[in-house]
Amino acid sequence: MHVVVAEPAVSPDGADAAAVVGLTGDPAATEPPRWTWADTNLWYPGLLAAGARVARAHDLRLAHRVLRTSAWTTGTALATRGAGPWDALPTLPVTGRDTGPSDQHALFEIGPDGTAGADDRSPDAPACRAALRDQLAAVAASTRPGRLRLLLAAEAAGALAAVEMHHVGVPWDAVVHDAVLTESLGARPPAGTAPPRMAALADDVRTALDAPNLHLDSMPDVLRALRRTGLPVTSTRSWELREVDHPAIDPLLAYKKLSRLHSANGWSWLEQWVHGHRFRPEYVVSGVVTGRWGSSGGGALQLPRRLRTAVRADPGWVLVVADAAQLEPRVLAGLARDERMAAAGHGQDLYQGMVDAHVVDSRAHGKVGMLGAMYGGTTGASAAVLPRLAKAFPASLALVEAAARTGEVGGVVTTHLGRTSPRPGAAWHDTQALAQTEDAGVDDESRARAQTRAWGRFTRNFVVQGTAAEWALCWIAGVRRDLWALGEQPGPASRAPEPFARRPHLAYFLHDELVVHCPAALADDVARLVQDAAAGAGQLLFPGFPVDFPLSVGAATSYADAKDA
DNA sequence: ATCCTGCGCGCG
DNA sequence: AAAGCGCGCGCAGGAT
Repeated sequence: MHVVVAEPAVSPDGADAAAVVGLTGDPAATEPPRWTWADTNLWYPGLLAAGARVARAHDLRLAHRVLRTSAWTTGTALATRGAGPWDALPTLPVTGRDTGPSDQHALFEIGPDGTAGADDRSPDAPACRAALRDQLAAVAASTRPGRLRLLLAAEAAGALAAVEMHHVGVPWDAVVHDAVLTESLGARPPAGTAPPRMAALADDVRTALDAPNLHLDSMPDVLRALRRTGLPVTSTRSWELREVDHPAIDPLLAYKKLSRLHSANGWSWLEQWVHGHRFRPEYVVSGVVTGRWGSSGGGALQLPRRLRTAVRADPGWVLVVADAAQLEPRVLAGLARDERMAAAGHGQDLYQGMVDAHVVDSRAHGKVGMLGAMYGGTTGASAAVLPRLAKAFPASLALVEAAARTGEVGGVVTTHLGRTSPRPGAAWHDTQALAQTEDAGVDDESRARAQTRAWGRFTRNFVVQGTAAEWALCWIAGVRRDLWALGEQPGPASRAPEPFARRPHLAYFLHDELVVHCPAALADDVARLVQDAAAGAGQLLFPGFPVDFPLSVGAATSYADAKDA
């Protein structure tokens, strides 16, 4: 197999070495090289397949997206010129959806003319060099070069980790998964027919509604049947149905639950997505506006909790599961430099800390209040607690309020490391303009008002969710670096492909939660490492500011058990 | 036959 | 106890 690394990747040993080293801010040659390439998803899978692990990278596509829109690069050449090829780059899948692991190598075969036969959508080496120069210049000329450098390094580290996690996959026990399905749904039915449990529940619903031919999967039909029975429902949402007292409701809710499991993560999911003891989802780095990761294929970020028991370590190995505790309010404390909020979370559960500080009466109130503050809740228990939170934590509350006000007038907000929110689209402005005209009706005005508030809730949440995503990127980067440094381990190899078969490795990531797959003997070391990396991420984002980022960490052979350990 | 949209629900 | 942020996916049913 031929692996092309020099074109169009820009080697740090080549002509742009100074520029690349400049990105790190450390000219000392003791650090590993930072590979610069158009797209990690284009180049890294082939390198990994050849057994080569890359320590650090600069992803031009991801960096471009950040720098084009950041409020801190306004006025730089990169930000002011018209849209170009870097704006048009598609989000490249790591692999073709239906291709086996070997087919991805095709991207890296050298073509008959001696050039990479891959993908002519990818910019060539001169274009990459030019783009790198532009990006470094934009960072240098920006309002906060240090923070942007950190963000770009974190994005690229995330991109490397994401490709590696796709490469190794989530360890999956299909037998356990099948047992969960059989226990809930009954024996696996022939394709195209309903599982026994679902069929029985459907009959119960039809009987209770006196609708012998009702098709349970048709929401309009079900809604009509419910209303015909005199039930005051406007939709078939579970939370609305739960308010209703009628013999049809319990079996209907149970049916919907099972139907969801069957269609989203049933036997066909298992057959489509699990091969060789692995579920190999694709992570889409920065796939969400806020900077969170998205995923594609198999719904990797929506695995139902009840299926976590099917996530099983290989023989002799364990899963170390780490979960950042109250990540978003802690991030908000850092963002707002809110020492009182940080103190409430010092060395303990942050919501309990609020109780101890006599800010709220119960942990539940603290939690629902903070969620309301960060999401823009205006009703219920959440709104009731807000005044007390505003009094106790004025800095934090003022920050999210300011973000909301900015969004309400169509402005942009920026995360701690420099990711800036999108502007509302033309339709938003049209609706606002319409409400200002002479003949605007009450409907137009209320629509505009609702839309105004909605965009305010979006920007309010953007700063918190986006900065939390930045913390998570830094955390992942640290864990990834330190896991690799542990080196190859004695004892049984895992089923993970090289170069990770004998090395502790990241196996799964979910916004504020990480799963590491490692030899059983290493569980304690890894747990400590993951915790140290969390503290390190906190200091990278908020140097010198005393906000803690504690984790709940557990180790077990199954994901489900590790969470409770 | 194929594409698109809204709904509902899984996750954080 | 509730409906405020961000997603992906499968399905049904309408649009093409």
